Amino acid sequence: MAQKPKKAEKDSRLSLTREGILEAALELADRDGIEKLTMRRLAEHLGSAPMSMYYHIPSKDRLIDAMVESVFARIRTPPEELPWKPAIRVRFQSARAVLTRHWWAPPLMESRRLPGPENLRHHNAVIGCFRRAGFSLELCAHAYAVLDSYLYGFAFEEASLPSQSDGGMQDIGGSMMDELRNGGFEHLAELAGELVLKPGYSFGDSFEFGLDLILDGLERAMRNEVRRR
Amino acid sequence: MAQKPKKAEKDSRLSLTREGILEAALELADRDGIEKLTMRRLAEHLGSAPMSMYYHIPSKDRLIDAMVESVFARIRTPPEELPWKPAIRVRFQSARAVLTRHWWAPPLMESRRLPGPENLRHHNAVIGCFRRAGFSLELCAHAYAVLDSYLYGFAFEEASLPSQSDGGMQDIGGSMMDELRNGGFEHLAELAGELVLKPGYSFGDSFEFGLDLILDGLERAMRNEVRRR
DNA sequence: TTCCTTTTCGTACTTTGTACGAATATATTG
DNA sequence: CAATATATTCGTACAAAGTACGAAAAGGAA
Repeated sequence: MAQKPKKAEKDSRLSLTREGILEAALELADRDGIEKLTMRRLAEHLGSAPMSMYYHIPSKDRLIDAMVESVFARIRTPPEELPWKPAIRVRFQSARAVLTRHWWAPPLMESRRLPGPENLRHHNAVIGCFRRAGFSLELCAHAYAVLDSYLYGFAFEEASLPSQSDGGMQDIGGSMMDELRNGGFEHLAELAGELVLKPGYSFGDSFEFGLDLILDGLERAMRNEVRRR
Repeated sequence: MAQKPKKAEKDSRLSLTREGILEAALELADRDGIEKLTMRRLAEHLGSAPMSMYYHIPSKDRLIDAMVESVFARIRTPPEELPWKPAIRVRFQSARAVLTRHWWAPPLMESRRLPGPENLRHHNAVIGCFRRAGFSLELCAHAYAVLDSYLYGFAFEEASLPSQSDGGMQDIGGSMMDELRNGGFEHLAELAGELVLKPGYSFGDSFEFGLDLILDGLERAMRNEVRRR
C-alpha cells in the first residue's frame, strides 16, 4: 500500500530515490541553469531512463517546487540570540550567498503558487525577529516587503550578469564603449570606463551597501514609531 | 533587395506587420502571462498562421526582446528640470506602474543577454540625474544597483501575488490560518490575521515606503560624501 | 499577359513533458 | 524453495512547442 523505504539507503544514485533525483537536479541547475534542466538530461545524469523518475516524483513542476524548498532550507534564519539588526543581517547575507550559488532560483522562489513549509518557516522567523524588536505589524509588513524585494531583485540581477563565477566584465568593454558614446549614453560610458570596467569592481559589493541602507532606514522608522507611542 | 514598406499602413492587423505582431503579443502576455504566449496562439489571435509571422520577426526570442524594449519605452525617465529626489521618484513610480501592467516582464528585463537601446537610455538618464546632484561614481553605482534591485524585486513579488487585479487575498484566508497556527507559524498567522487579510491592506503600499526609505538613505550617503570632501 | 518581388502558410522535423502499461526486480508468504 | 504479490524501472507513443524549408498566393511592373 504505502511505500516504506525499508533499506534503500546504500546506493543513493544507482537505486533511484526522491532525494537522489533532487540532488542531481540541483547539481544540473547549478551548473547549466534551470532551462537546461530537462527530464531526459536529468535521467541521463542519473544513468537512468526518463520515465523511471516518475515513480518518485509526480511531475517536473513538483520537482522544481522541491528544488526551491531545498534552496530555502539552506538559508539561515535570523539567530534569536542576536539583536534584530545583526540577526536580520545574518539571514539576508546568508540568503544572498545561497542565491548566488543557486543562481537559477530567484525567479522561481516567489512565483510558485503555494509557498512550501520552508518558505513559511523563513517568513515566520523574520517576522518574529522584527516583532521581538518592537516593530508594529504594519512596519513588519513593510520591512519584509522591502528587504525581500531587495534580496530577490539583487540576486536576480547578479545572476544575469556576464560570467557569474570568473573575474568580471572587462573582456566586453572595448567595443561597447564606443557604441555607448556614439549612442549618446555619456553617463553610462563614464560609469563603465571609470568604475565598472576597472579591475577590482564588483557588482556584489553593492549588496552590503543597500542592506545597511535599508536596515538603518528601518531602525529609524522603528524609533519613530516608538517615539510616537 | 531590402524590403520597403511602400504602403501597408492601412490594416495594422489584417496585413501582418512587425508592429501589429508586437502589439498583439503584448496584449496576450498582459492577459495570460508570458508562458501562455505561444507562436500558435499568437497567430490565431492575429487571424493568421504561425509561420506567417516569421517573415516579420526572426524568432520568438527576438520578439520577446522587442516586447521588453517596448516595456522600457513606456517608463518615464527622470525629468531633468526636477531636483534629483523627486526626479528619481518619478522614474521609479512610473516604472512600477508600467511593470504592474506588464506583470510578465520583470523576470525578463535584466536577463536578456544584451541590453537594448531603451534599456541603455534609462540607465544613462538615471545615472545622469545622480551625477548632476553630485553623487560620486561609486555612489551612483550603488544607488542604481539598490534602486533597480528593489524595483524589480518588488514588481516581481507583486506579480506573483494572487489575483493581480481584483481586491486582495481575503478569500484564501479561512482555511490557511489554521494551517499556519498548527504549523507553528504564529507570527505569520498574526500578521495575516491582523493585517494582511483585513480589508484595506494592499501589498503595493509598501512600495512607496521602501522607495522613500531608500531615497532618504541615498541622500544621507550623498551628504556624507560631500562633507568628507 | 508575363515575370519578378513580396508575403503567406502547409508540411514536417526536433525537443520537450509525460500517460500508459509491459517488463523487471525485490520482498513476502505458503 | 516456489509462488505470489508488491515495488520499481523503462520502452513506446502522443501532444504541444519552435521553426526550417520551400511551395503557394498576392501584388505590381513590363
